Amino acid sequence: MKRPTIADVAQRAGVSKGAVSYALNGQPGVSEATRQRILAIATEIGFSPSSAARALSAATAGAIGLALCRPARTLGVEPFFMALISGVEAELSARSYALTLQVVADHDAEIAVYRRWWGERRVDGVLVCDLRTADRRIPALEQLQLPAVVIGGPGGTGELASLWSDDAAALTETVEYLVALRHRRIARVAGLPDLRHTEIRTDAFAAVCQRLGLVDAVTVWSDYTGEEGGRATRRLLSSAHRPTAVIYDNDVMAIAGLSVAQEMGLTVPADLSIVAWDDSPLCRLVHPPLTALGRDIPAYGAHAARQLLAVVAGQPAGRVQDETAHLTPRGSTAPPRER
Amino acid sequence: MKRPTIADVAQRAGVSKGAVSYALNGQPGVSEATRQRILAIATEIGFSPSSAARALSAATAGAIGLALCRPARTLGVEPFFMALISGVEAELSARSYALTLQVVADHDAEIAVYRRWWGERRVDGVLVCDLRTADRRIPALEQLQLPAVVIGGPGGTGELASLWSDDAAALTETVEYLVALRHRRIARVAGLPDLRHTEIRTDAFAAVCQRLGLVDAVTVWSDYTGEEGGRATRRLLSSAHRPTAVIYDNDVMAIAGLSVAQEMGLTVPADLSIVAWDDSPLCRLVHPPLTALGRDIPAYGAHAARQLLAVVAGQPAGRVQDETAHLTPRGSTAPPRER
DNA sequence: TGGCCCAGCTTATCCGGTTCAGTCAGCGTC
DNA sequence: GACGCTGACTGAACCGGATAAGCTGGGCCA
Repeated sequence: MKRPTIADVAQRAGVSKGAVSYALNGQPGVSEATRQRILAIATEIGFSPSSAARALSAATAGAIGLALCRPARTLGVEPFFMALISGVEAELSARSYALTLQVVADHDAEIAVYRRWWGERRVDGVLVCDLRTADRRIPALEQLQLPAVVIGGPGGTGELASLWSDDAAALTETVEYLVALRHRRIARVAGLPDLRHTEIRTDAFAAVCQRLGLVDAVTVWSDYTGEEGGRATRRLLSSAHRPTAVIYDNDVMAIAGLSVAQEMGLTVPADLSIVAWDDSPLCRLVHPPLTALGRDIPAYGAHAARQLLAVVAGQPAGRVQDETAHLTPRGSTAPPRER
Repeated sequence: MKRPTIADVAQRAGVSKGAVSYALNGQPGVSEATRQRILAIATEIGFSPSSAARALSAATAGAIGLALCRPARTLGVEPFFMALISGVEAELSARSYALTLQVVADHDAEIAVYRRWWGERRVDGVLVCDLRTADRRIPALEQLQLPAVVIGGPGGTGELASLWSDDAAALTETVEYLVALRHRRIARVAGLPDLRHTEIRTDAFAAVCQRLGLVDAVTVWSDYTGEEGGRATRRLLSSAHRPTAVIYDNDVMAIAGLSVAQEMGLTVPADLSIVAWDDSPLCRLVHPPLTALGRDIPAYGAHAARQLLAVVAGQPAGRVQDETAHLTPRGSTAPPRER
């Protein structure tokens, strides 16, 4: 089956290639009657313009890039990225933009990918995930002048556009809620320490605990995997002054923490309250269902995609705060048992 | 920052564009000395050929497509796809191929995407997931003559290349293992009934149960979501003659089933044994950890990608069986409690 | 009636590669 | 010394669109 080109449409319609191009792109230069005739013929023979040819002459790739820099094993387990991608996709496909995905090992590889994409003109812009403190990708992208939206912040994103959620507020709300339940010994199992949002949450946690006089508050570090989350929990629960509530930086670690607690003979929530960040369906699967900090991740992705398309279109880089995560109390939180 | 083109390299090297093209692509027509000089200059100024220009003249997109036809909410939760993607990616990026991803609502939309990709010459080939019985995508792809590898089967893939895992053997092994533990009432919570591999598993389940004389064997239908999996489990466990072992068609449903059992006061594995298909880290997170049927999904994806690249290169469509899933016994299976 | 304008086209050029048909120097050969 | 041959390269066409510039015929006005 031969792929129809603009020349085929032109020949059928008895006009020149130029006329067809004007007609299909809504440009002036053809009469309405001719435009309709050309459109009808294009639809009839199933013509779609070659993305390569269009990219070459219009200097726009019609695609945006997303490089994921996490080891394959965490990538798969965390629902976050797939949810984000599906939101990004929804926005892009509505505009016939493609999403180009690449999994990379580290930031050097990621920067190399950006450089290649830029040289190849393969993408019009990129979405940057997992912002770190002093993130080398930011200056690299600025130097390339590759349109980008950083998903993360606020702060540390240089001149690039960015989109974030107010994690500090969400964390503060969570701690206040636990304190209202009369918890005093609250621990937090944090994600990778050099991620910007981990830092923001850590600062917020320290601030609110100081304000509320929670002297026993403790943060331990993990890496988002269930394995590490479980280990961290085991250490916390083995200490003499074990916490009565734990906040986990993602749902996978929270689920691991729940099963460690059960394995150690503790009852959730009577002996231990658990709060998960990222409210995925997983939180509702386990028993008891987990109290979680959730927000609409696909909408977040869609928002980021819209913002990137605006930057690609030449609009100034915006710094936008998205919806703040809200707490959904479920069975994993309750007042601590009196001891 | 201006993007270097082949003309920039040619000018610096004092040769023509054609010579540079030959040198960079390993074609004969330039002396070894000149080739080295050109390569050095290309590296120095960071030249990467425009994917659009190359696609236009060489008629190859340098990208392959993957359309995911699942609602956003299941997509995110199931680790399968991300694992598959990371494997596909590993293979593609080694060859500087890009992966273009699209999330679609149904098969009609998916076929429309294939048609568009084909017309736009945006991808050189596609990977097809979630094969159904009488799958309309197969004839559509055959008609377009778009290179494709169907992940699923065997059977029902027409003239297209395909890659599958022997689910029948894995299921048979699992049932035999449960019977060896002295289970006689075994249930299976199946995935979407019109998926080809669900059908294969269902047939295999019926066959092995008949062979072993398990008259109480029952299959109930679900949709891979934890919610539905939990509901199906609740129904099974509420019946007068409740099963002593349940096999779930994915890990998410198995986890939901586990928590339903616990919620109903049953002890796993004493009162109920649970086996999950798809061994993701999630299975090790819960308590007790789930006995699961696992295999190397990234390797599966890599295999599919290699196969697709071969088809794109013009090799005949192969039908290949990949590794069979193997059972990893963990804490969720044991002999049934005598009643 | 001639001149001008403008809508509605056509033609030509460009984007940045690949590739084919030449060109030309250098060499061996009879 | 004429000839062919080969290796190393150049020049130009081509891929399929976008788009600037050029052309044309009809309507309007002086």
